[in-house]
Amino acid sequence: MNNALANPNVDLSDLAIKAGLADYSPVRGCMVIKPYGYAIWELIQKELDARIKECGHENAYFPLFIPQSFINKEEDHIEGFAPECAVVTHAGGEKLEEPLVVRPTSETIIYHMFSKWIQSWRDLPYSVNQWANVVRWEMRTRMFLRTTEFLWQEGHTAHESAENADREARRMLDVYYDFMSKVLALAPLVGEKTDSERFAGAHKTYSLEVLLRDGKILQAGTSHHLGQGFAKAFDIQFQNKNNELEYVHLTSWGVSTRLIGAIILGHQDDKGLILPPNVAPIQAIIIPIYKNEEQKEKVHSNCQAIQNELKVLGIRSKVDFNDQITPGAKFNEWELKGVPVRIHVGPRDVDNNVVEIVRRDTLSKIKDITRLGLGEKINALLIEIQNSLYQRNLNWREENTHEVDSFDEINKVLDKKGGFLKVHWCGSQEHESKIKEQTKATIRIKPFEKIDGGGKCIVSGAPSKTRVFIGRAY
RNA sequence: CGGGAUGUGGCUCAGCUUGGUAGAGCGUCCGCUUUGGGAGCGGAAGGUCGGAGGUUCGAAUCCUCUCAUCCCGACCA
Repeated sequence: MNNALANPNVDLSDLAIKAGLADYSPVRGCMVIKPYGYAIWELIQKELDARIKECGHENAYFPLFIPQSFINKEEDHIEGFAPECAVVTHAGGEKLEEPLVVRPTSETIIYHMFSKWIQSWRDLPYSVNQWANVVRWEMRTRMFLRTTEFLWQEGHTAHESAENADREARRMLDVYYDFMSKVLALAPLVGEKTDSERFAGAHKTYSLEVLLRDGKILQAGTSHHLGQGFAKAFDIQFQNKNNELEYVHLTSWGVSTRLIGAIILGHQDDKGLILPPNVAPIQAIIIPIYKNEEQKEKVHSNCQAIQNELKVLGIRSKVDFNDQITPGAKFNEWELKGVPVRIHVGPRDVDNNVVEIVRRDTLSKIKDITRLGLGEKINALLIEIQNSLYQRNLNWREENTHEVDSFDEINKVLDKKGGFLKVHWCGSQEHESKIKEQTKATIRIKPFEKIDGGGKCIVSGAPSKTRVFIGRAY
């Protein structure tokens, strides 16, 4: 398949608005998430929250406001975040003694509390997760991909040793992969960020990178091994088994409403959204078709019966009773909204005790499906669609990942089809920024396992131990 | 924050050059006929032209400022 859209940059917000996910708001860079879009977020929360709790992490809530001095405590952190902070200077009609930063992320205030709560090796590992909104005053915003305010989940853990912290960061990365592959039907590429792409204040940043239908790449989630930098800045010490004071080793990890952008851009086709069944607010839409009142009554009660049957099996479904528009208009509308399965019920179907089914991902239509056991059939179909969307995204990524060995070829390949390029890189930051300047591609990740060791850096020809993955990202 | 573009009924846009007090299509509402891939006809409602100033007898139109959105850069989940 070729690039799905001629100009996807324009189409994302357009599609999100037309499909009823979101709308612009009167506030710069901020969007309103409408019920259909928020329902997707709620499903994301429900699925991911369960997985996070399965790891033993509990939810808590920390304040929206952070004293400005907190942000300043970790050197790299302030450098990374200060420019994009919204700051409250006045409240209650008076100037505040110390300005309050609207959280861009909560490391500082959470670790301030950690220092009070963690005293002994017996307290470790210590962890907390929060679902919250954060604000980052970005220069340029794009619906779902980069909004001034966004919703996310941020988990924070403290450990006795660097090994344990790194293991936790890697575990949560695996949790994210499991969630994205099974629930969002996305197959992100996973690895470690380079020094220049690392989170402000982190020791190591791990990332999940999704290849979208337009050939561009989206960082869909990150997990950081923070080392002891924040622990030292916030004085989080514990007494170890040898009665000595030590600083903890921290991790933090998060995913945001950007995931909805990943779902849109990762699966869409030219008819609109394609929602993976596991995050589709409506998994099956039932469309009645009739010519007169008598038929209408018969068809409607049949549709209602089907919905009841689906509900018993836990399938999220709805009957489109709207009689102001024709069935054809409804077909298009629900395709735009990405509903995985459509069930058409007309007078002929009622008489023959059958239905017609259309699946959104392939647009294939199957007539005369026997009503007997319909719920199970729909269930099986939803599972098949879910799997096939994942497989499609995985294939897309694999088909669009190429080994490239000459610098000039980078632009040629990326201009034509985008995707990931596997190139040798010697590790020099100077060469990394040369790639960025001349190709607009960035090093997305360094793989965990060395690929094709012993090559030559694509920029300088210097010895390189492994290939890294580069590409153009949002 | 630099460069470019745009902003006119709910939506997409015309009108602006050459100022004279707003128009189309879609949607909405009412009626009838329709309904298996975006229905047809008839009737109706709906806009102080993004906002604020200014020029003018008179501004959607000209000038200044401002806000927002989109595209291209620098920044980022």
